[in-house]
Amino acid sequence: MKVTISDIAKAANVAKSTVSKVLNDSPKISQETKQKVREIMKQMNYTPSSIATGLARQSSCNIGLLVDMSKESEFLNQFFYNIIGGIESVIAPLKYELTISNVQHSSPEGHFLNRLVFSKRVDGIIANNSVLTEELSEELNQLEFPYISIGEIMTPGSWVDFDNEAGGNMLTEHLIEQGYSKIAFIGGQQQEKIYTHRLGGYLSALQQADLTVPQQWIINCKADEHDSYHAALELLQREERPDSVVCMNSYVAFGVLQAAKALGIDVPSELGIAAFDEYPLSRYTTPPLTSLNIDTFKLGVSSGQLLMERIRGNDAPHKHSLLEPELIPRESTMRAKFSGTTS
Amino acid sequence: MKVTISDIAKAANVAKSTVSKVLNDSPKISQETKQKVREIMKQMNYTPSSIATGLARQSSCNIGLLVDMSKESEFLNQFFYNIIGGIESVIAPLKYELTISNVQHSSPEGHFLNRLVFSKRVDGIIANNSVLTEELSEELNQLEFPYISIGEIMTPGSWVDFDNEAGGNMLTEHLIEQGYSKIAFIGGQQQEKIYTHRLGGYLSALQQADLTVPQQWIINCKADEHDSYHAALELLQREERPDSVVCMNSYVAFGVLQAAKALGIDVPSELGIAAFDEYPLSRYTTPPLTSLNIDTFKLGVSSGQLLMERIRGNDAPHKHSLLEPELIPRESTMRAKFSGTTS
DNA sequence: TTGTATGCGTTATCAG
DNA sequence: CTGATAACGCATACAA
Repeated sequence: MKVTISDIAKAANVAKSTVSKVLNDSPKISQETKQKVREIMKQMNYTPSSIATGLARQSSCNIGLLVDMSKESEFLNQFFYNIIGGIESVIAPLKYELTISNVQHSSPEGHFLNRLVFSKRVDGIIANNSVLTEELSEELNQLEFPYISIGEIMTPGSWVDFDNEAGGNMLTEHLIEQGYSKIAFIGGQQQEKIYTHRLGGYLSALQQADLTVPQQWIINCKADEHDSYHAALELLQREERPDSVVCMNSYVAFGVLQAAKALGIDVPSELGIAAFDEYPLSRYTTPPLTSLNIDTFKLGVSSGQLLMERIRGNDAPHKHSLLEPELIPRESTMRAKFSGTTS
Repeated sequence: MKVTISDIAKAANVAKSTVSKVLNDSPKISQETKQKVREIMKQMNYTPSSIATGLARQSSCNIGLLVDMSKESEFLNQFFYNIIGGIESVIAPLKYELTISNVQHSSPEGHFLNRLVFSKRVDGIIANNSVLTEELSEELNQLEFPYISIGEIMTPGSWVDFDNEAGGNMLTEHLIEQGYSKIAFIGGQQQEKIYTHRLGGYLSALQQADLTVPQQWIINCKADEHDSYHAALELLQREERPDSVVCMNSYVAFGVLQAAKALGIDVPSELGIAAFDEYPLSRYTTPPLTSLNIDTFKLGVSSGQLLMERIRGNDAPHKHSLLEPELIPRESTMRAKFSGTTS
């Protein structure tokens, strides 16, 4: 049933070591024996055992993707598939496989450090920054174990992320180009780094255009349709109200849209709406939303590449990779076409 | 740096085999030596090498999830994360890990049979029916290699799936209960098994309610918002038009909704809309859609359980598992509340 | 109850 | 160029 290297050696009338060398295409084996051995391997339908190879080589040819499935991460939930695809596309040609591991089983010995790292199941790790705590990344640093964080981390280490600041800039600049000038920002919590970056981009775009907005137009709230609906309802009834808004994500935009509808405010002529995160609603609202698309496949690719670099040469310095988002203009900010009533 | 079983043996002043037995909690080791050895393992921070264990035990404690990332499967794209979570929740306690593998690299030796099965990287496989062709499942059957298909397959083998027929039934029955009787069905292609099942449920519900509908009310088209929009536009302008429609998914429903809006047909009073597939739009349309939710986490759980059964006892007969969907009633079919103008 | 010897399927280090 | 032989880290039959 199962054919090993010894079987091949016997059948080919050579030593196991010779077969091994043929397997690895060693330059010091004659072409004819290579031919002969390969012939027999094909005939006998031989495939080397990855486990035995791993033991001998002291490498699993396996990389681990860590996730915390208990956390219901909207981001991972949406883009997991793409990220995996990206990682896979770079590691597969290098003969590596991808192991997904859930971190939530934090029983003492169920910890991923045991399950994957110490047990040598994987040669490197990719994880998003919510699971890669400062503590963990420092431990991995000490072990000199290769890892990449998806999302910026503050400890010294390699990571990949989207350029949220550039994104905030793009969205805001786009609004300005469309003739909006009284631009609000809705959604997100101040502690979240992603919020800080996005807001930072918004602010710098305003500054560059010499625009100032009241502090009260920057509204922190849970970035879902419910809270943003109420926030927008309040904002849009103030004495001085914005003529446009940058939204933390498409759910927020959805809430703002509902609020505008409830107040009889027309989008985009009276209110422009631009949002981070194309997914999942932007195309399907009325009107469709101008939003920022991110290429999550590329995110996987980058993290895979960086990780493989670290696995190959351990001495490489830590690297970061910032990916540019892409603006998708849609009706919700197309003021030009509907600006008959513009002040 | 790396501590092996020999180091522990030396430090504890026992034989390697004793340490091994402690590791596996063998009943024929005295409590005191167990204590002592464990103590030392903890002190020296020892974790057994999964590769060495695998080689000795002839098992990888690893299961493979096969996907074809080239196919842009809407289903997997949406639910990959949940399915993985489900699988993980059953295999992790059994000390198994999950390896994701992309099938599209169909270079001769990059085939997953080599990469995973023959190379003994995994002890079993889960794959959806689009990658598990008849040919492949038959080959796996011959090899007696454990596998589970996500989605029904016709070759003898184990699979898990949602009960699409029951789903069609539930949606249709719900419409009937709401007082609708002229029920159309939009979206899907006749060759797709999933369509056949969903339509079958719809038809049987009609039959049970002694309702008949014109053959032309069953409309095949690509199940997206564009094609279904045009299909609905045409359907709703016919001499005799339906008072409700069952949609293949939420995109189709979105298209139908647009068409109704364009024609000034009120939903739900003049047209009821019920749809398969909660995700991703159902909650966010106006009005929100009555739809069918599926628990994809459970799908993962089921497939994991079935696979582990097969890995444990190879002689187990093939099993199938049909999961029930859940109806989520929303405004799009709430005729009762809006039925002032009902005929 | 514990220790010894051998095997799991490769790779790698030497001789030849 | 090719062939013994010793790792790799753990499990297991058998002996003590």
